[in-house]
Formats: sequence, structure tokens, C-alpha cells
Amino acid sequence: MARPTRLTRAFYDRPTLEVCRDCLGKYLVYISPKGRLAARIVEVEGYIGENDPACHAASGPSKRNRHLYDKPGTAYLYLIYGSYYCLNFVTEKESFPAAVLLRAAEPVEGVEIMRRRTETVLPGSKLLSGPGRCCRSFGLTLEQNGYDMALEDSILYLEDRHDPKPEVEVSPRIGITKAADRLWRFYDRDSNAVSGPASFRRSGSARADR
DNA sequence: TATAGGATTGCC
DNA sequence: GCAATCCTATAG
Repeated sequence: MARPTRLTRAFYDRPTLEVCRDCLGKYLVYISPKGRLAARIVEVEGYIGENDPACHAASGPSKRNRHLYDKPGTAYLYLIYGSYYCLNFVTEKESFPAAVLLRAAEPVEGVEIMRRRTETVLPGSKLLSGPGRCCRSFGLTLEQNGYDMALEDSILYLEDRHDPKPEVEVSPRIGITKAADRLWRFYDRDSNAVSGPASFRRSGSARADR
């Protein structure tokens, strides 16, 4: 079996929707102060450029979104609703503001560390179900904002463990009001760690397809 | 300086 | 179903 390989800058330096699809089934690894954490990514969304009304760069550069304009492979984090952080992987060429939002993953290594960071009682499989939970369980904050994930010795990076490609489903992005028609959310059909109510998922939905 | 609102979560 | 919570962007 081939050993895991770190994803290099070339992985992020591509059209964002391609990166989105390819992120599914890859692993987020963080050599944290409390120990090594790893998780299999099962849900992401794309936010692409100043013409995407839902992208933080829709009104041009600002203090908050500045790292969206950094080189591909940069981590972009921000605070949402005064309570939670969200992690993005910056994509495409430098100065073009686009990123992949991490929405859900399956805990693989360091599950007890993740659990200790979480106040509410959650099933282990749901510790990373939601963008806020991903950052909380991993202990990621604005401290990691602007971090370069594509260096040889990065302590926060994506890894390919050469798993089989997951079955990918597509849907509108969650929680936004603008550009809600774009199908820029991607998730692993077979994972029970995908965020949101079951009605967001095609399979397992009690409602008939519209 | 004032204010509206958000790529969420968890409790009611 | 909705409040919590606080930073950011925008308006005055």
C-alpha cells in the first residue's frame, strides 16, 4: 500500500470546483500542541471570486478576507456569529480570491483530543459535522489564519491516503441567502458525518425529490 | 460613531 | 422554532 502523500501547492492551484471534488476522501492533518489530529473530509463548498455574491470577496479586498487573495494552499479562517470559526483552503492563482470551505469530516486520529475540546455531548462520528465543529474540535482559531498549508514541513495540511474515490453528491450551499442556486456544495454520499438535517441529503430523505 | 447582519450551533 | 454573540462592513 502506498504511503500517504502531502498535497502540494499544485493541488490547490486549480479551478475551485475541481479542488472541491478532489478534497472529498482526502485527510486534514494537524500536528496540534495536544497531539496529532486527522480527519477524512466528507463535505466542502466552493466560494469563487468577486462575482460570487456569497463569497467574502464579493465587495473586494478587506481586512477580514485578505488571505483569500493569497497563494493557493493558504488557510483562510474567520469568526462567524460571534462564536465559531470556519476553515477554508485558498485555491486558484494568487490574487484571485477563491477557496474551499471545510464543512464536515470523519474523525480518524486524535478523537479523544477532539472530544475534550467540545462542550456538548456528540456522537464521535459527529464531532466534525459542521464548519464550526471542525474548527472547534481541531482547536483552530484566527491564529492559523494565513497559514501556508502547502509547505514541506507544514503542521496543518491535506494528505492523500490513496483511498478509493467517494461517491459525490452535489447541492446548493448551506446557510447563505445570496446565489443560493449555485450547486457548489459537494459531499460524500455514503458518509454519516455530513452536516445538516437529513433532508439536505438526497439519499435518506423522507421527502420525495422535488 | 452607530447599526445591521452573518459560509452556525444548540437549546427551547 | 429561535436566541446567542461579536466582529466586520457600511452608512451617517
